[in-house]
Amino acid sequence: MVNIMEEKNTEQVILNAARKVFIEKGKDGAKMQEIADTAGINKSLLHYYFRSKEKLFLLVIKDTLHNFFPNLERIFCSDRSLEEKIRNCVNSYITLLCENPFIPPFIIHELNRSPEKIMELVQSSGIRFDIIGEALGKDLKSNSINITPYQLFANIISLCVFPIAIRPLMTNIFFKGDKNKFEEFIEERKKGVADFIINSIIK
Amino acid sequence: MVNIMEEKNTEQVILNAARKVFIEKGKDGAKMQEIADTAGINKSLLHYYFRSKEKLFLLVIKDTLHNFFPNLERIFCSDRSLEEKIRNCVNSYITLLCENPFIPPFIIHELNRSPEKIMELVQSSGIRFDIIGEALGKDLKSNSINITPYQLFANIISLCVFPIAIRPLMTNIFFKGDKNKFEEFIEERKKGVADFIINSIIK
DNA sequence: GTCTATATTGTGATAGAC
DNA sequence: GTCTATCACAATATAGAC
Repeated sequence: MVNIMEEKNTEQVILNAARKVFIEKGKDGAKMQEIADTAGINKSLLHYYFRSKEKLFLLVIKDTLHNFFPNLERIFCSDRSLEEKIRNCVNSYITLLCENPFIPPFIIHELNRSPEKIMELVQSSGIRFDIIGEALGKDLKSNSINITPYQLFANIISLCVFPIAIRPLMTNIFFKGDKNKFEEFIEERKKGVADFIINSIIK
Repeated sequence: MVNIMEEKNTEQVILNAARKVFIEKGKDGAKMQEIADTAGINKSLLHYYFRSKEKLFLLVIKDTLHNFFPNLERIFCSDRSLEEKIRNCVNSYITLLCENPFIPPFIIHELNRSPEKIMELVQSSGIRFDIIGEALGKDLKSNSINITPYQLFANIISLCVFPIAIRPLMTNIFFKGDKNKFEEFIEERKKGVADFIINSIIK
């Protein structure tokens, strides 16, 4: 009598609750009790389904990493112009981050807390950063732009991610806590950051 | 018989140990036992001197925030040219961060974990971000540069801080774990980021 | 001031009834 | 599969000897 389309299956409910709690509080700050409460079930069911906190955390962060380094490779290895690639990347990345503003601080924290473990998971996600670097390098050469692909890539990602990572600070010091103003500010950046980068490298 | 120049006074030894452990592991990940071990003293001495983990943490993060938003106000409110201000800021900020690479992820994490608490401490540190914004705004107007001071300030800080905040990721994906290569990369940025910004806003 | 011992509560995990 | 009850141990904090 199991419905394959069943959306409320316990396993998925737990995973969603775990994702929410882990991402907001970090691995150390997250408590199994709170995950159970969020999922609306009993604490021991967590262990029934996922055995341990560690295993549950691994599933959550693996899934997060897979969704977080999205189509970067696809974008930068396409046959569009460098300017189009940059505009496309900035716009889609900032949009993705707006919908998941807790993910950058979460990844940054866990990455620095357990670099080896996280980097292993990043590797296993199959993203080929070296290929992105190569593609960018060709674009820069053929446009006679004098910056290394690493520096440019770091700049693009920094400009997209960092303001979201320090969202509470920006919201407070720039906009006195007005969240709408902050959202406008980020909305502006979807075009503004791309302009900023293009202006800099294309004289 | 108390020597006022005494450097090994227990209170300071504990604070240094606490700073190290809190910054590396975060508030939730830090354990009083580890702080005691790092300080080379007994666990109960922590409570004798600082009463609770919470109080110890507050001292550490307050001190960190005070050192971390350094001379930003001084730099941007000086009477130098906009270009000089930017070069000065980028260079001194990246240098400071290189010496304390764990601080950005630490602040980012705690800021998102307890935004109200951290923002209260930021306020109490007396940094006047609005004054920086005003000064930047004047510079931009008098140079006819078409970007808001908020966007520019966000860009400057993002480019300086973010690569340090994801240091393990950058070290691995760009330089296959070679830390010296990463340090060269950051060293390059002290000039490169300033060039990148200047190029973008000064046609 | 510094230590040992201990209290107290929190937290991950298991056993067993239903 | 889901629950209640419980264990085992970790972690913050205190009491009291020296």
